[in-house]
Amino acid sequence: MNGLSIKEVAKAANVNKETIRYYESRGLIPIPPRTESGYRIFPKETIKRINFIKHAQELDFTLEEIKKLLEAYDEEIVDLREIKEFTTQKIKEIEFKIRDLQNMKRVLFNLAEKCPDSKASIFECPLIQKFTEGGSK
Amino acid sequence: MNGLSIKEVAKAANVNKETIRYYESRGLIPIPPRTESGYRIFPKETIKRINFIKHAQELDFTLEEIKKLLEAYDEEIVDLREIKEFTTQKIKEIEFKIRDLQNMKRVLFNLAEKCPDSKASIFECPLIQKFTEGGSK
DNA sequence: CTTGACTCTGTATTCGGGGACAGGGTTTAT
DNA sequence: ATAAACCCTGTCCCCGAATACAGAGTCAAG
Repeated sequence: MNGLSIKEVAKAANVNKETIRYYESRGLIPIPPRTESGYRIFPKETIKRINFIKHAQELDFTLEEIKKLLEAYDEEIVDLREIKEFTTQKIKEIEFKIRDLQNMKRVLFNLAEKCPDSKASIFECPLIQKFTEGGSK
Repeated sequence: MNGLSIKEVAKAANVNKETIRYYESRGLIPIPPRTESGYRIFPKETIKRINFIKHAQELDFTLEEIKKLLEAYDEEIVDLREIKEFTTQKIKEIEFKIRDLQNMKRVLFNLAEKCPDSKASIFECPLIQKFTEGGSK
């Protein structure tokens, strides 16, 4: 009644079994109890946890970073200054990335919009050149 | 006088030699001429080209995508509808990503700001829970 | 009691994007 | 003419994040 097989978790969280075992080995999900014969039995929270992981991954958190967040989440008492440090650092990275993406978007947008609509020289789009100026970052 | 060694290019573009050879093998930079003894001689445009690649990489373009952009850049006459398609598609991806990052930033910001400043239960930050709701994406 | 679906462990492979290094040839300075 | 500093090709190794597979054990149905 209580406890899910690895397959049920995999299906519910929309990942495959190997991924779950992999997360276990990386310490991202708690080590689940086993049946007598050695089958893993997962609490249903595991599904939420995997959702969390997948969500954070989409935002370019590495598994290592996600592990940290989850550790904070797990320990009910935690030094929040540490996680605060971590998150504000991550926020900065995100802000950088957003700015870069907005730049890129502008460049692409101009490339798409300003250029003549059919066959023409790409050099009529002076914007592509902006890209080639200066060193990266 | 005209033409740079691989090391000069590497230094100027701030990558290392292997990377340049790798880009050549992937078709990202034109195949350079060689000296009689087989040493590559690069035109100085190669530096700009590598800058372009690095810049685009920071924005999560894959080398394959960058190759496409560069091909458009190389062929002076190109069907711009195709590249327009490509860029508008990419713009959409970027917009998605920006939205996701802004969400993430908000979540992290709240986590960092609203939580008590030192030791406390992380569950006093209800925001971390928002994270675990629903499916990914 | 056998078959099929499921699970286990462990190892290997993939993919992107390079880095490291071996074993050799070349160019430049001394 | 020899050492240092280059360059070449080729192959293997690294990381992150899985995925695949081999070989074995287990469980439920007929």
